[in-house]
Amino acid sequence: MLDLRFIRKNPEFVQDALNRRGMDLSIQEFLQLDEERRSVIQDVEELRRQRNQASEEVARLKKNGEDASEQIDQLSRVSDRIKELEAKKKDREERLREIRLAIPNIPQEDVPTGDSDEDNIEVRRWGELPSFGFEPKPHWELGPELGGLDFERAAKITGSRFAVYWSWAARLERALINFMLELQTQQNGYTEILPPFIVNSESMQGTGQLPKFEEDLFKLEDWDYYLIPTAEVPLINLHMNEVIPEDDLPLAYTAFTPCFRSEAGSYGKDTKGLIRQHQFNKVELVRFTRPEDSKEQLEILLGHAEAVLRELELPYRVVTLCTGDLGFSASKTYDVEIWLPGQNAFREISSCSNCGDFQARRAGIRYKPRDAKGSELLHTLNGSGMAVGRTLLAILENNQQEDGSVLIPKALRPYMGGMERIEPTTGAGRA
RNA sequence: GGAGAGGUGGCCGAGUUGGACGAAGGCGCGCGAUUGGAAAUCGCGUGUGCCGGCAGAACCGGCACCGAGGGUUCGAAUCCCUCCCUCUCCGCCA
Repeated sequence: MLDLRFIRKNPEFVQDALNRRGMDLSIQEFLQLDEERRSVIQDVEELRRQRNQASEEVARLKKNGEDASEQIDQLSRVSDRIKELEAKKKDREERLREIRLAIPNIPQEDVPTGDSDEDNIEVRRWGELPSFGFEPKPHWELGPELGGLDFERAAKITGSRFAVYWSWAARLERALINFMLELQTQQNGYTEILPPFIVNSESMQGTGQLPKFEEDLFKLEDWDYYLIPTAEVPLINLHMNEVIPEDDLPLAYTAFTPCFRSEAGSYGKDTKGLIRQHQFNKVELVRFTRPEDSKEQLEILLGHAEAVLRELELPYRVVTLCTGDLGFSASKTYDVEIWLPGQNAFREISSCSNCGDFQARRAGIRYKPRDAKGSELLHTLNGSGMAVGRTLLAILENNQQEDGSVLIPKALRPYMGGMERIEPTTGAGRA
């Protein structure tokens, strides 16, 4: 959510930012409603001032046992008028709020203008792309062949876009989760959180999923509850309507959670394998910072995300999202893209965003500057560190051997009971 | 799920026969006085949002806010309704 006064004073700037994002939303209506709202407020408050004054008069008359029926009669009419104007004011405010909740964040100046992911800018690459003396397989072949990933039975017990993990795969997923959490908590200073996986609509609005993206969410029937699409939602809303002392900043939280997404509108995309699931695991990173620190903090956050892939020795690249590819709440986003030999392409595995004060304003998250009175909105950042399923699939594809086995990254072996390699026999025992 | 109690300012806590300003009092916090310094004591101050004055800040004026929303009334923290949350007891349950 943007600052009301900011929009009012910089309408061209806001309109331009919306256009850069490729939105055809016009803020004309917004400005009109804002004007009307302020005009009504002035009228209503003037009437209220009169009423307050006259009410005191009535009170005094009654106290002295005098007759006040004339004044009461008059006041009755004033009150009716106030009610009318209140209704108008409420209407304008609601419409204004609706619009404001639907306006995305303003991209930072250094975000490249563009229409789609093709206009994203590559920042850097890390690691060497593996070369194979054979045709590398995609994970949706490797996984089932090694007896670890089972998409058919998942489709039976639930439906499409779900997976059953057997034996080594289940253990590998769990190992990755532990590895990531240990890295972020022990080396990068994050506090581990285990939040609810179900949140209410207020939280969803706080981080920006609602009201615009309801169709992407799973909602519990007859409840104002939703399955979280990312741990960012519960983590950011931990501090909803709170004021945090400056000395406590930056706050850094990490959490492992499953994530649930309806993937509405992505029919036919990534139908094979683990890439796009309705339920997937993710270790999330979130930071609350002072406004003046958030740009630097985004680089730090990105570094923490990258550390995961470096430790696992998986090749990746970092791209800056262009305005057209930027998420609703973000002012700037880096995507980390992992190399997938099975698809001969880089695919997103982490997204690290600076949301500025956009979420803080929606969720009412402020900080108290050390040497100032009052409080100010702080800045929020979030990033994946990492999407676990995609990391697992990247290991399968990058570390596959000609004999059909897969090498387990060294950093992960302690979490796998010392296991060094996944072989077809590793998963033996299941049908 | 059943029965009961309660939600007031940073905190504690008055107010519950509707009418005296954000609302007694205490604590905390800030400034000042006192002191060689400190404690104690005394004095003053101490919320947020919105609208207007202003380019903006400070400041000034106004309006709103006593869990949320609605209602009754000339007027509600105080009365009525709905919802949310907390606590206690019972039941059920991993």
